[in-house]
Amino acid sequence: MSRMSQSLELTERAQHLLKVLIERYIDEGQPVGSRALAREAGLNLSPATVRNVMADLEEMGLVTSPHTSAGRVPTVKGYRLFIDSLLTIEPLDQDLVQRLWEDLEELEDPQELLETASQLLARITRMAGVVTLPQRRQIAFQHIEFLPLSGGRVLVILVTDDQEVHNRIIRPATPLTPGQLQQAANYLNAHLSGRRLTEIRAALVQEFKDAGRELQSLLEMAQSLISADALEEDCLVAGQTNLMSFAELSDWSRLRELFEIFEEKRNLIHLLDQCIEAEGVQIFIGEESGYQPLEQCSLVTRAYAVGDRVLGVLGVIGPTRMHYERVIPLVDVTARLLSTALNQKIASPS
Amino acid sequence: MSRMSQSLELTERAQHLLKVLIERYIDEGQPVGSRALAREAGLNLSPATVRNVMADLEEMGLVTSPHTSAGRVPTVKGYRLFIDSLLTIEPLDQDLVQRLWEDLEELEDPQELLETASQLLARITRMAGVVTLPQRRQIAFQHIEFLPLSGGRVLVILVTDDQEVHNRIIRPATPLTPGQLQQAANYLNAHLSGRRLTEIRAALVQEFKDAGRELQSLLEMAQSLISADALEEDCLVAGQTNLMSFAELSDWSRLRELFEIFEEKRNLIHLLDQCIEAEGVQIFIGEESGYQPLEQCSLVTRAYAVGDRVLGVLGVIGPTRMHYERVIPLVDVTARLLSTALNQKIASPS
DNA sequence: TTTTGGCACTCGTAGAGGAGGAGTGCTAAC
DNA sequence: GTTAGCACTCCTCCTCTACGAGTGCCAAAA
Repeated sequence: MSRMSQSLELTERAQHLLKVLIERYIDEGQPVGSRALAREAGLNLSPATVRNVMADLEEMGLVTSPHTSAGRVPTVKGYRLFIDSLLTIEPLDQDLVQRLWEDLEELEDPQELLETASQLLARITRMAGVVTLPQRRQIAFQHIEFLPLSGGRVLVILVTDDQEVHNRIIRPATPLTPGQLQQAANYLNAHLSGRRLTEIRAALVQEFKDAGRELQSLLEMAQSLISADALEEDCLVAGQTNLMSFAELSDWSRLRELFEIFEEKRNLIHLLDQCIEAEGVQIFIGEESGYQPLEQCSLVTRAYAVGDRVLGVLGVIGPTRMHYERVIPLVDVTARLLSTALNQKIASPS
Repeated sequence: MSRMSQSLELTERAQHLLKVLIERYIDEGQPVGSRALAREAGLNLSPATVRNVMADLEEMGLVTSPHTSAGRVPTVKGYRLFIDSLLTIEPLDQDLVQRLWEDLEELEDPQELLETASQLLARITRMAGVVTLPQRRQIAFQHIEFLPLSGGRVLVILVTDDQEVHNRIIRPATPLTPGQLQQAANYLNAHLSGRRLTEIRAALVQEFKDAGRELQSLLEMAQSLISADALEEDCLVAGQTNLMSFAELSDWSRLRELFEIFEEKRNLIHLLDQCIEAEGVQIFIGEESGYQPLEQCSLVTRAYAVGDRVLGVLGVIGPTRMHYERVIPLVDVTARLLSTALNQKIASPS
């Protein structure tokens, strides 16, 4: 009985049929029936045989049928198996890689680099591209500047070693003269350069003990740094409208929920942060992400880095029914190219 | 004959009926029939009489019927008349104004101020809120800083008098020492402070003639400023997902087009720029905006300013069928509050 | 033991037909 | 100028049916 195979391993044939079924479903977006699958599989099997295999696959939870008389549709578990062991990755077109590189290389500004990366991902995949901004905790202090404003307020400009400029307006409890500000900036620049923002908070507490009468102003500086550090993480999303083309997302309320996570980015950022530690390409299929609005979507991500410091992740969000064999290498390469580009731009500041 | 009134002016009664019709349509979203209108109008008229008036209104192009046996729906021309002379503006709840002010007042950073303004508009109206960033040409130079990077590149930090920080990485043709950079920055800060960015480009050309040997480095500085100036305008959009709730936008492809103008902001910015010169609240109804994706939408805007300098506009985008009597005063007040808040924060820098 | 053809059955989709209702325009009376 | 009455239009909703795709199961073939 073919039922024997259900318990542990899939036969080679069952695997092949699953693969063909999923490929076909990804292409067509409609449940695959036994007749079509038999024809497509190239194994000279009759639909009846295929039906038996499909029943097995269903019992193993790899496919389901939306209703009695429809074909089969892959489940999350089915996609998982497909991606982990059945997928034949399509090597990326070298022309495309070249073009990607040219688009990224010419940009000097890291911010623009990230924006462009997300846009490229969106444009090429015709889905949504996401890039998280570099995590603050990975980033080191490079330079600080205090600019006096009216009303005793001070504009704090903080340059970090990823060449990003952060700014914040603070209102010190006691007014400070331009001279004092300059002095404080000099001091901080001399002592903190190259240290990570997370270390600095601790370091500043240490300084207080030795600083004596300048404690007052230094306190303000510390505050400003901490608040600059406290800037919550952010991410860039491009091409979200592309997702409106997909029939499986055409459920009105579902789509709305999906778009809301792009607008209220907190959840999205939290999800992407989980991907930052994975090596290589990380994939969340449907409910695996744990977010209900992403039930019908998959997320393909990869971290980007400068040197050995992982800064953030980039990726693609689209329907579970996406062409993984093309998206995975694309995300992979884009993350590498972005890392390389950032390395070139940032590298060792003088 | 009631047909007499068609030629020139609307009778008082016809105006009143038009007003009630549009109010009812805005509330219900469905064509208004003669029976309902007769009941609602409070004029003790029979449906038949109302039908006669409606026929007149239709001939004047103020209403249409989607098909023979439906009620009437306002046209753009009808909305226009309604807004320009029939609308009774609802005074804004003072509590709400107070809360708006509290939300804005506490923010120090102009950027955050603008973001919050658009979010408030979106949240209160349950439509989309938009705010354009201050126009560069309105803005004056305040302070510049050059930070040497590796590879001869230089990070240019430009602080403008709206307390925004712009930064850009440039790569001078000939390498410059930190001393030279400092010198150049000092020079520019001394000479250009307070002048508008648009003037500066011309001023720099003038300086070249006198500068002599420092010409080389000054050239670079000029370039950087111009490119910082060339930063294209931008705008912030909040609550675009709110627009998915409206039945009249539920046409799949229409909604997609609409969302695309939020993503590819150029057209939207261009449209908003047109509103910047109008005094008071400006309204585009449906096709009046000239953008086909906004056919079913209205745009209610008002400029915001610091002192006598108009910096940008803020507004609300929603279905033509919106509660203008509430949206108009809200946009009006929000723009005023934003202006006041910006005035407080920016004012005269020391 | 595996594969296959046959067959009854299920279920979603698409289309036709019909009833009901909302609203209109017109006409004639008030 | 206003109103009641009436015939007419057209949209919406419902039901019913036919159809087709696909299934599961069984018994026969390989």
